[in-house]
Amino acid sequence: MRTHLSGQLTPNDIGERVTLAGWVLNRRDHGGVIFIDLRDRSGRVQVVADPDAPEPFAIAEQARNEFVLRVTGTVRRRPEGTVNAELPTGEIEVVAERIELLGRAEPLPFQMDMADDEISETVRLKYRFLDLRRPPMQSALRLRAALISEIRRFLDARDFVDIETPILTRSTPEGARDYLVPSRTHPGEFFALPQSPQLFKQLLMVAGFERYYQIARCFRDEDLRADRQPEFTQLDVEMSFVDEGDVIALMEQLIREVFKRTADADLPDPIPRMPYAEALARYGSDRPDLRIALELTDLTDLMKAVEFKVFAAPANDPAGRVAALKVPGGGQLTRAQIDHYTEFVAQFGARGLAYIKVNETVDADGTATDTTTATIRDGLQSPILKFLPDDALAGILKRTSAVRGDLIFFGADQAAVVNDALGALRLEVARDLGLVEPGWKPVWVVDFPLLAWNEDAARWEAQHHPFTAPRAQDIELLESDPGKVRARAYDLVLNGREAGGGSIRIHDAALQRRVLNALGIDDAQAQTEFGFLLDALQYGAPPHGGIAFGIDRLAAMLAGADSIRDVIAFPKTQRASCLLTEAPGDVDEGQLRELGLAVKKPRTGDSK
RNA sequence: GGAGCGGUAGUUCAGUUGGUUAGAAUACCGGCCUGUCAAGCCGGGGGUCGCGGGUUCGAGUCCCGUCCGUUCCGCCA
Repeated sequence: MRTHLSGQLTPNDIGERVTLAGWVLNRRDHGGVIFIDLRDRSGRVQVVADPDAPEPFAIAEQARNEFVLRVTGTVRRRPEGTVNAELPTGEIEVVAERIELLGRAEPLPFQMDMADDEISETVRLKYRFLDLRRPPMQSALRLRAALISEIRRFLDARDFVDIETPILTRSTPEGARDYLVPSRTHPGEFFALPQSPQLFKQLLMVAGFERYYQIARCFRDEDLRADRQPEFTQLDVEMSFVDEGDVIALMEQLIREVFKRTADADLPDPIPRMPYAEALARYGSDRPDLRIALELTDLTDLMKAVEFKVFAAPANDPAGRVAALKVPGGGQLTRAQIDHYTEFVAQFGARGLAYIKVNETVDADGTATDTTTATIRDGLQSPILKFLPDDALAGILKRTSAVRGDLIFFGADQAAVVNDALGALRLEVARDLGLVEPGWKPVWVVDFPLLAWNEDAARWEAQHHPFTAPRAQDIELLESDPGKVRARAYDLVLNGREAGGGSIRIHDAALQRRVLNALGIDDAQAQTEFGFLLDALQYGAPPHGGIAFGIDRLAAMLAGADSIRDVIAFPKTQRASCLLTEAPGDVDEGQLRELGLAVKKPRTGDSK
C-alpha cells in the first residue's frame, strides 16, 4: 500500500482509505478518544483513535511526542463545530483503523515548535538531527536544494558541463591556509583540500570544455564568521571565448532567474555596476550595501588648510583621507550612543570619532535659513567646533547638505582606516536607526586593482587571485607601478554581502609568469608551484573567464538567515569543531605510524 | 592572536547591596476534565549554578585562571 502525504489530503479525499507515516507532533485525549497530530515531510493531519477500535487505541495511548507511527485509516470530515480552517489540521481528520509503532522517542532536548533563536547554538548543534526536524530548518534546507536545482536547470539548458575536480589536491602558496591530508603512500607528503577548483577549471578550458560548472565543496583553514565556514559550497563557473561583459550578462541572468523562481524576488535588469574606487569613496567598502542611502562625503581637500592637526595631517598625507558621514536625524543621538559608536569604530583602527550636531542651519553667506541664528557656528554643537574656521564649517555643511537635526561623524586617518571605520559605522548606524530599506540591492563592483600591497609581508599580493588578467592597457604598469594595474575582475555584491566574484583569466603563459614575478614568485618557483598551469597555457589555451558564487551565502540571504549555519545541515562551531560527531578527534597510534606521523599535542584543559 | 556578550532544572530564562531550603515557564510523570489542536485544572519528580582556584563566618552573586558557545577585529587571493 502506498504511503500518502498528510499535506496533500483535502476534503476531496473524504471516504478514502489512506496510509500515513510520520512523527507524533502532539497527542491529546478528549471525549474518550485520542487525537494524534501526525507530521510528515509534507505537512500534518490529525489522527483520531476511537475506543471502538481497541487495537489502534491501545497503541495511540502509548504514543508520545516524536514517536514514529504508521497509520492506516479513513479520511472523514470533522464533526460539526470542530472545524477550524485557521488551524493547520484543517477540516478533515483520519480515523485510525490500524496504528503501527515504528519507533519510540525519549523526551526531546527542545521542542519542535521553538524558533531558531529560542534554542542555544550548542544544543542545536549537538542535537542537529532534531534541530533539522524543526520546520524552519526543514524549509531552509529545502530552499537551498531548490536554489541548487534551479542553478543546474539554468546551466544545463545552456550547454554547461558539470565536471567534478579533485578533493585531494596540491597545496599552493597563495591564498588561505590549506587543510592538509597526509599521504600514506608518500610518507611525509601531504595533499591539500581545494580552496576552490580554480586551476582545474582553467585546465578544463584548455581541454576544450568551453562551458563548465560545478557545485563544488571548498575548504579554507581560517577563522570562522557568521558567513564563513571551514568547508563551504560554491557554484563554480568557467567559460571560454568570453569577456567580462559576457560573464556578467549571463550570470546576472542566472541570479535573477534563480531568485525569481526560488523566492519570487525581483532583481534589477540590468544589475548596476560600480567601479571599486567609487565604492570605497562613497561607501567606504568594496561591498556596499545599497539598501542604505547614507554615503560618505569626502572632505580631504577642504581640510588641507585648517590648523586642526587631527584633520589637516591626514588631509595632507597622500595616503590619508578625511571624510564625513551625515546621519539624518542623528541629532537625537545621546552622548552615550555617540560614545558607543566611538568604541565601535575603534575596532577598525580609528583613534576617535569627531562629530558635529546641527541644531540650526545658516546659509554660507550668513543668512539664517530656518532660524534667527546669527552665524553658522552658533547653530552647531561639537567638541571640535573651536578648532575649525567658519569657512571650513560652511564647506562641511554645504558638502554634506546637513540640515537642522542632523549629525555629522568624521573620519580622519589613513584612507584604509577611514573607509573601514566609516564604512562599518554607516552600516551600524543605519541598522540602529532603521535606515535599511527592504528588498534586494545587487551591484557589480568592477575595476578592482589587480594587486594590493601587503604591509606585513612587504610585497604585492593578488587582490583576487594570481590568475586574474590585468586590463590590456595597464599591463605595461606591472613592473613600474603595480598598484595602478586594474584587474578584469568583478564581484556581485548583494545587500552588502559578497555573493560571488570572478574574473577573466590570464591565458598566456608569458603574461602569467610576469604577473607571478610581480607577486615575488620567480620563474623557478612558478614552475614548481604552478608548472602544470604554465605548461597547459602553452598548448593552445583559449581566452577564458568565470565566476564563483557562494551557495551558502545565497541560500542564507534567500532564507533570511543571519548565519550560513542555518542553511548548512551539519555546520562547524566557531572553533571549527562539530558538536554532533565531536570532530576533529584523536586517531590511534597505528594510523599515525602508517602515515609516518608523530603528534606533539599541547595538553588542553578540561572541556566539560 | 585581540575585544564584546553568554554558560543556573531536559530546554529557555529570573535570581536584589554576598545571607535561611536556588525559582518561573515549558518539557517529563501521575490524577481530574473530556472534540482537542500552544488544550485546561490539580499534584509530583527533576540542580556538580560550565570547570578549577581564591577572598569571606558565608559565593549562583566578588576576584583570578580555564573550557565551551556566539558576534566582531586580525585572518579569509
